[in-house]
Amino acid sequence: MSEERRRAVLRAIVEDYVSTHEPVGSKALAEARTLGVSSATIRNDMAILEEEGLIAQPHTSAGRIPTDLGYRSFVDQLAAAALPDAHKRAIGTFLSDAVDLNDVVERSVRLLSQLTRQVAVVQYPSLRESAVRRIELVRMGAEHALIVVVSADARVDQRTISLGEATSDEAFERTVREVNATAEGLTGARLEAALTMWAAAPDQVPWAGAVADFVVTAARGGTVERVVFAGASNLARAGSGLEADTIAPVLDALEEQVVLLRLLHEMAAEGDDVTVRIGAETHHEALSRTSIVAAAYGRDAASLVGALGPTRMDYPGTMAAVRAVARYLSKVVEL
Amino acid sequence: MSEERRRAVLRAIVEDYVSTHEPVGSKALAEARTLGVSSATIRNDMAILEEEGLIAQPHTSAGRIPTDLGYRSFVDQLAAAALPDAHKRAIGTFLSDAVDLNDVVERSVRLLSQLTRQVAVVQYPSLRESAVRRIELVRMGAEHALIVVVSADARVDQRTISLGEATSDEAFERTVREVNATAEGLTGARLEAALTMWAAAPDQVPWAGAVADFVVTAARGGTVERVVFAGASNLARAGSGLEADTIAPVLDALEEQVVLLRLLHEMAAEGDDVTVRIGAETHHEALSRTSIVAAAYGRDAASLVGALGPTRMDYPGTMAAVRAVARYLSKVVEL
DNA sequence: ATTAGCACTCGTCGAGTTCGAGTGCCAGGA
DNA sequence: TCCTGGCACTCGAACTCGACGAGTGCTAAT
Repeated sequence: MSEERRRAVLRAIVEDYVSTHEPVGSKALAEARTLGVSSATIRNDMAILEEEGLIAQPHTSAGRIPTDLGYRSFVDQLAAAALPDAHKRAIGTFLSDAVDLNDVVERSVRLLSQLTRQVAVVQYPSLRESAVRRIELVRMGAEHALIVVVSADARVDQRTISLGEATSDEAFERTVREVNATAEGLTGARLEAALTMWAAAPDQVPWAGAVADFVVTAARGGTVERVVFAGASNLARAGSGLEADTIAPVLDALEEQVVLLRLLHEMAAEGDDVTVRIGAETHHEALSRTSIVAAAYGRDAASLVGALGPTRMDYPGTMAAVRAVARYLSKVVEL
Repeated sequence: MSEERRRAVLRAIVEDYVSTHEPVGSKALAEARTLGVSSATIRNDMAILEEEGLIAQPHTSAGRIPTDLGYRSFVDQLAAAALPDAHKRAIGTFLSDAVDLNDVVERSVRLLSQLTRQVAVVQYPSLRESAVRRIELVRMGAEHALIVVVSADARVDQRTISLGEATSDEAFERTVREVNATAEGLTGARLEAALTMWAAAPDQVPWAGAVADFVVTAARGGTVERVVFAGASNLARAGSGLEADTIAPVLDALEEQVVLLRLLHEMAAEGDDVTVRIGAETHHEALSRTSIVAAAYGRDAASLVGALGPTRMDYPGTMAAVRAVARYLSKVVEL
């Protein structure tokens, strides 16, 4: 009883099923001649694999398909696959003319969705503390102002604040000068202390506190986490293997951000090169028919790129593409 | 032969079909008692409507469904419907705590997709020329820099430029001071002239031209046009009436931006309060099974909000929601 | 101009049937 | 002990068939 061969049978089943999308029977496998044993032997192995919960049959007289556990076992045994040269070149060229951070993320997610033919997701790089370089305030109407914070690490955060009451132009200009003088070049606790003191000064404008707050959070690493995705059509494309009513919840989850972010965080915590969640392992009803392949990138590997598709997907290829894009992204983001 | 009644028949067919998603027959219509005539009469009217190309039957022994032309005729006769109070309140509250332009757009598109249960699209407000308020340059690594332009109308544009060759810190700082002194407060042709002269000065850094170019385009009204969408899952949800293989191309079109932008521009040109494109009227294969309802908003009504769904959609309701959101958006954006 | 009536069409639904892929198990062979 | 060929069996897919009925167009009567 060759444990070895049984793994091979599982691998063959997964590969066959992924490419044909049809339950695979013992006969077909035997005729493929890659295993060198008869269909009867394969049947015996299949029976054991089924007992182990790695494969299942949709109905009695059909072939077998891998279960989530089967995919898991398959993936765990996988050696890192090489990325086709054409894809390597594509990655190399795609970002040569990216124009800012948005652009990099946008291009990455598009590229990855094309390489994998899945839905690609890219989490915006979560940035570290950084010194304040310049604060700009722009009046909008009588009661609002836009505050723009440019950080030393080339990030730009902005938000509107309400002025509360009329502020004279002179007071406004003075505030801008003062807050810049106070905050420029500072980081973290020292920045916070300086700004708090400044905002508490006796003859200060009433909205100084709001300004100080925002500057501090901006310097602390930006506002909110975001995930962008592309290639949603790959979910719906013929042969994705997802039924129409399965894909609506997936789209919802993608748009909802929260769900996806939590999942990505969990995956980041595992710390492997490339992590894979298969079907129910996502712990989300909506995603229970899909798998997600993700890799960390950036400073401290704090952000994630990933590809999401039906559990029946080309794991080796997807993993290679995700890994490669993550590497290139790291290069770009870290400079 | 009452032309009047025939219109009523068409209206009844559209309304019935929209709510039931099933071909509607003469008998059902007669029994609804809103027309006050017998099924035979309705049959005669139907025959004429069919000749006119407004309705069709999927197969001989089935009821009728409206054609694109039928919907068009229906929509053209439509009086502006009122928006449910609950929806009005939703719109009123949703934007009270929007935090910047991104946030406004994001919230709008989410809201509209919920109100209409369709895919909502919002084009970023295309902004007008505006004076330069402040230019910030931030070094990134040895060879790149980020340039940030804050405009007087509270817009922030940014992009990385390549420095080409090593630039000393002093030269860098000097450049920042100079370009700010040159550009601040200027607009349009004068801005361009001043910057061109500045960039052409004898001992200028080699990348001054790139900076000047970007500042000019930023002041001219921003960089690229963008459309965001939300509610893609509504396309896939059961009962959307779109087959699985119809929705993939639609998703592609949504992500591709270009197609959508061109369509929205065309619609903006028509200048009505709310414009509707039905099925093939979109002139795009991918969208030939969908309709789009759009309204302009913002200064000069230069940008568009819209909702996109199956041709068989609730036109009156969708039009009311789109109109309302466009109005509120105008208020917010114009302040 | 409208209506009631009637003959006709044709798609849907369920039952019954065949077909074959795929299985499990057993007995014989290396 | 492990593999293989063979065989009986299961069960879903695909097809046929007929009844049913929703819906139509036409005609004659009002």
